[in-house]
Amino acid sequence: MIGAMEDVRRDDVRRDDVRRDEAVRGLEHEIGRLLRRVRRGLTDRAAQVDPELNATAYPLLATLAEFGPHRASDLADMFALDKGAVSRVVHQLLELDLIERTPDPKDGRASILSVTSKAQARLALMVEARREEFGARLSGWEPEKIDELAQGLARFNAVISD
Amino acid sequence: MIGAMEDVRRDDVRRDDVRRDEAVRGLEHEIGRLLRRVRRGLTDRAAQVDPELNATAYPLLATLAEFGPHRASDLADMFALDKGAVSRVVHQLLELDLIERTPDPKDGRASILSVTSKAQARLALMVEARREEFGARLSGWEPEKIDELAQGLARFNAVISD
DNA sequence: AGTCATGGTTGTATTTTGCAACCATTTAGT
DNA sequence: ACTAAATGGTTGCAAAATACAACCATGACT
Repeated sequence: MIGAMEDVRRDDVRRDDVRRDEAVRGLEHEIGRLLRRVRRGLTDRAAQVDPELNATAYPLLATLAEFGPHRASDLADMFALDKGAVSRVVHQLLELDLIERTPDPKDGRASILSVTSKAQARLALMVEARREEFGARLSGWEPEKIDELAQGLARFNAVISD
Repeated sequence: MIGAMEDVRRDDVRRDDVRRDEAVRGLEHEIGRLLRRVRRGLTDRAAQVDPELNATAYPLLATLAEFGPHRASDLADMFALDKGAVSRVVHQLLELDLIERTPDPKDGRASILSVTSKAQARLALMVEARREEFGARLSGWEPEKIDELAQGLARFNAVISD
């Protein structure tokens, strides 16, 4: 009797697993769409901030803007990029006056990279342009629904991140 | 009187807009995290399918696997990639026996690209490995919640696409 | 002090990309 | 039906991005 009950419970768990797998498949599907879409828009947004910016430099800059000052090696880690490549991109961004570098007081080897006010202004303009572009489309969405989606993604991010 | 009432209503709309802006900012924050994370894992997954696969060829292959056969120019559009670049990647994938090409019956110029059974098997193995990796972490999530997130993303994708 | 790890720069070879020219085929205009 | 323009695809070429390794300076650990 008890054995049969355990079988039923195990079947329930299995069925739940299958449904979860399907749900995850659907989620990955949407993430893929999002990824492709963002990838398409990346070059445009980068150009909007500065015509000289390429598809690698822009995400680095955006990361510094969003998460605050970081070291070059942090960026290399975040993007799984060669530190040599990061070094060159950093020099480009310095040349464009989009980031600035200050010595790390805690570590004589390192420098802290932060966005300049120029970059902040450019990014703000870009965000504003995007907001106007999407404003009409998003107007049908209640802020609560958007929050809900953001929170769901946050949970998902937490789950999949080490 | 009526003028005052309209002012109040307009104020409500403005306040809603501000809240929506904040919500969108939060959403973009999470999307950024997600994309960075996915980007980091991309190379690994590509290598899991085939060691020769680079970070560009894999998304193309995955797209063919998910959305079915497409023409090279479709892929170029989807990824905003130069058609020359796509052409070369396609040849690599053909060489690796991961995709196959058949003439388009509707258009003498075009070819239809589709994944081979070999690629399907490799992709299935990769998905399985990922599922095992995330299985434990996702086990705390009810399938309904995952579906909810996927549907939210789907709506968002629909909103921001063309 | 001595060894090793880490942050960063630079040289070099390889890969990837974008642009343009080109061919074959299809579509549009008249 | 005939020409002109557009589209799918390949290839050559030059510019760019990247990985890899060597290297220097600093810091951490023993």
